[in-house]
Amino acid sequence: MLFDAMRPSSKPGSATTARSTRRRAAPKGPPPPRRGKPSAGKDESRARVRLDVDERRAQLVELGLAEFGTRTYEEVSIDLIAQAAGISKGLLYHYFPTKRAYYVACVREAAARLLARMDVPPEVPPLERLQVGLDRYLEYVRGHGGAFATLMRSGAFADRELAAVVDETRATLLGRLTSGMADIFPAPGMLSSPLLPIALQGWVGLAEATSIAWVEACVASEKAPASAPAPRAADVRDLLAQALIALVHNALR
Amino acid sequence: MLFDAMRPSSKPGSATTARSTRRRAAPKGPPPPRRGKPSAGKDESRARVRLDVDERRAQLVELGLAEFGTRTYEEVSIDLIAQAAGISKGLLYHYFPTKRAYYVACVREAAARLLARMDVPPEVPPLERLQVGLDRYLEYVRGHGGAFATLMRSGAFADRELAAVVDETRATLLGRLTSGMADIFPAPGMLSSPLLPIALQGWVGLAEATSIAWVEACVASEKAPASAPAPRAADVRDLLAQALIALVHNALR
DNA sequence: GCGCCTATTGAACTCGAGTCAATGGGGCGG
DNA sequence: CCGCCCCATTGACTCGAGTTCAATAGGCGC
Repeated sequence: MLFDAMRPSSKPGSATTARSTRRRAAPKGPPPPRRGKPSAGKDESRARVRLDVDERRAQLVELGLAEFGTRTYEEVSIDLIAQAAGISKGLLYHYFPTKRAYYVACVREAAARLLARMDVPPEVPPLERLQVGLDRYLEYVRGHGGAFATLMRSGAFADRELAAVVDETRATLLGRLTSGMADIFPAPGMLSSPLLPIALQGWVGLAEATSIAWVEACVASEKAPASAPAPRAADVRDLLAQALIALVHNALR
Repeated sequence: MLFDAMRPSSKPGSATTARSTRRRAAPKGPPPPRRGKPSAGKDESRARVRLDVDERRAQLVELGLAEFGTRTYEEVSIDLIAQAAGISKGLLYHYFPTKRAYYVACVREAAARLLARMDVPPEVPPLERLQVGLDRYLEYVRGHGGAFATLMRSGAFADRELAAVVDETRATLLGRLTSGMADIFPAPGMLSSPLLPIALQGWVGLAEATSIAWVEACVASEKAPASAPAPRAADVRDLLAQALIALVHNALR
């Protein structure tokens, strides 16, 4: 509702309110001539631009990243996207079967970028890998601020596919951070306690909540330098790394 | 879409497809006679039942708790709610200005119940209070299964008010669990490190993710007893309690 | 028993998601 | 170089869920 003001502003001249009752035109009926001036008038009239499929898709996903990062899922309307992209609403449905599918594609892209940034070369030893990975993670969250929170949480449980994408991202992320760690643990029960996977999933929740709180603190201390100073990224990273070690340690008896 | 089948099934007789173009009837126009048999026919015709405001509100919130706990926010339609409650759609708007407001009211109620259950008497010493509180928490999450996850996460960032309710609930919950704990810590910097609040907020995320993963494990092991057995609630509780202690310890240098 | 207050109703309205037949830009075979 | 076909693109349309509102009726006070 707050964003209604920035909607396409419904051209006052055209018949927006006139609602005709007739059904869809007959399939073979004579083509009705296009209404008024086809390309005259406003500067916003854009010639039909034909793009390659991948190009167009990439453009739309990029736009979606920006829009969904700023507003909520429901606040972003298809019309808004189409207008911002300079295309018709129908074309969006040529690339994505549904609004949710479009959203899922955007989340997928965001997740892929996050994971790409966290790709630490395999020769790095486990503990350092964890630290470097966490640094990259915090860097990303810091840089993308609210977009991260919105993308990963807003409507995360709205459908199965979305939940699957988020879960998979979390699992991959965890794998990146902990690969090779099995060696450095005392391994009494060969890392097979029923508590372990639960503790690990829990730790991901810790990482997300902590990083979001940290970014909020950063923003707050920028706005009001008098308030509590935001902790340094390295401290947050150490907190998370130590918590992971402790959590695994406790989960294995 | 999966739930379309259980919608009010649009009485086939009435003119659902006829779409009139005329505007709303004139304010003082002669009252058109009510359409066909006012109370005859089907057994489902229910006399107008007049309830007290608080009663009706409570009934609707109770129903909302059940519906929103089962399906997603968008999957729950106002028509569905109205039909299930045996009232007209319009009446819902007499009690809640909007669907979101209705949802917020339901989340508020769920949060209140959770917090009520976690109310441990003040004479209980801090550490035991933490343990008992966590037990109650896990009990609640276990008992309300998906409802908890859905209510606390689905569309949690959809609007400011919802986020505020969730944040406030988390803060209160944390307060319940940690009240009196300031005494038992070495308190070098008087508990005032900029990391502390962030670590605490993070821990709440840990608690939520861990408990959700635990419930999932419980459900999975019920369905397939051959798979990994779910850990006991006490173990999860200890894991969370120890994590909280360790997190606070680390945050204070 | 009358009248008012208000819970309750249902139909109309809004507006955004999703559909579809028609269009036309441009690459390619002739 | 021309015309033909493919497919990206369009815009009007349908459909359905949320929201509004004037009218109705239950029951309590007087």
